[in-house]
Amino acid sequence: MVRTPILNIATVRRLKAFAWATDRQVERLLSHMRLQYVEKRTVLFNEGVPSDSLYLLVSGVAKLSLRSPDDERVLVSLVAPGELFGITSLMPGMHRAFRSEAFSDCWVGAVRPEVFVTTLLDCPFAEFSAMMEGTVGRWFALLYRYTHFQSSSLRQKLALALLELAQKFGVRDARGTLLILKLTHEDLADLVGASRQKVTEHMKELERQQVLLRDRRRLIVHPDRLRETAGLPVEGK
Amino acid sequence: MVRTPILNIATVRRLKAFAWATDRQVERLLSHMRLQYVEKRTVLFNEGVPSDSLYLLVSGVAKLSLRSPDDERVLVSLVAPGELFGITSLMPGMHRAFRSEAFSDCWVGAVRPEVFVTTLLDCPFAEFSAMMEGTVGRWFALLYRYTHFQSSSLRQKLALALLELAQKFGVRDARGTLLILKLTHEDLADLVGASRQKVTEHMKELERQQVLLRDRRRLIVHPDRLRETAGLPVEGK
DNA sequence: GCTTTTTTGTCACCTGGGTGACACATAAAA
DNA sequence: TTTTATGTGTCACCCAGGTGACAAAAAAGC
Repeated sequence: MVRTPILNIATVRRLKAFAWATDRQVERLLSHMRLQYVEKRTVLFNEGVPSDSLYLLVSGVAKLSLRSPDDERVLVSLVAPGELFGITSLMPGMHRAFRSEAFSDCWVGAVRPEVFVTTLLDCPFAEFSAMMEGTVGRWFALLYRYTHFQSSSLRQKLALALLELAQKFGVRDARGTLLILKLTHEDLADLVGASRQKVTEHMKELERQQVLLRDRRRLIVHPDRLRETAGLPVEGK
Repeated sequence: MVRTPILNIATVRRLKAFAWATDRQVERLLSHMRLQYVEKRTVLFNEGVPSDSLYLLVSGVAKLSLRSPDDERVLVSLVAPGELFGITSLMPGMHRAFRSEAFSDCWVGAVRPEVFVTTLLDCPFAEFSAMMEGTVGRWFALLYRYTHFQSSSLRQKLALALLELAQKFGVRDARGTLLILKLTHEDLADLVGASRQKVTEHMKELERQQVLLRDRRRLIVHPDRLRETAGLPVEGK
């Protein structure tokens, strides 16, 4: 039979994630935490669903993964006891980027992110969360791209990189999204970790397929078609 | 001649990173911001140096990169005007993970992270920063691993992944660092995005080279040798 | 113990993408 | 305009790592 673990203040304060908090804060946090037992292989949340809880792994090992274009699982990370996960919940309106499931039988504590922030930091959640978005949001976008690189072909990596550039440097244009940047194939090669020559070949091919076109040394891309060649879901979530 | 850009409250508030802040906050922040002109190709900071400023890219394009094991530059990301970068400064005692240099001529504003946080969030920097470490610190570690994957061989990727596991799940042991996890070669393969067979081959080779050893189905690794095979600096930064 | 299932080890073979080389096009400098 | 430098397009060739297949070894069930 499985014994409910004792989650007392002293135990929690021993975790590095909470070492700096006061007893009162930890106590308050614990009183708002729903503890649950999760059996090996059980999915805690799936990528794409709204992100409204923050989790603390109490015991066991959890696993974060994502589905690649060709439907394979990429193991992104293993979560150790004492770690917080499901962190997208700290940014406004985010959806889960990864699936989380129990790698072994686990005890997991869940809190609402608002409670977490206001308890430990006493500042309004909305502001904290906007701040997170403005600062570490970039890291998150990068992590997204890099984790998806893992299982992608060069063509797909290029599409992913161009999508990111379109978001940052794109302006709408009659023919698509114009990148206000002069990029050489070598720059792109460095960005996706490939050779200049192969990038040239694939860019040529992408032009042929009307995924993008070039006006002198400026790129005009078609985001929907890029998402398609990157192997991402094209419309609605 | 280069004209100093006007950085007034209205302009700044139009940036998504500050849309939620009040006029007074933005005003106060601007009064603490050192504006500087950075010529194309100039390095703003290098990886490894202490991280004590937060930057706002006012105009131009900046670039984040890292040096791979075989001394090549990996372009991690391009920074667009309006974005904050140098975000490691928000976590306690961190060093720069990437080099930042001007991709084109830029105007850059620099603030001390303490000022940034206390101005916009009025909560003590130490607490905010500890909180960041406990939450998004994981993202950062992942980003670190994945960006380094880019230019690595399978053997190096394995070493990087095992290092991360050793940090999370390792306990000291007479023979090295014991991983308290039962991992199959398939798990490792998923983690580094490789085939099971090749992982078996490389693991065998790593055992032969005394980088790790196996006690039944538990791994005992030697972190220093792992760092070495991963192509990371081994001792003292 | 014995049986079944899961991992590990090792092949032989194939392929995506790296490498070097060189002609052509475009842009910058003079 | 001419010169010089910097990008682009396209080869032919090579290699790290993917794939399938199968036997041996460990674990897990019974």
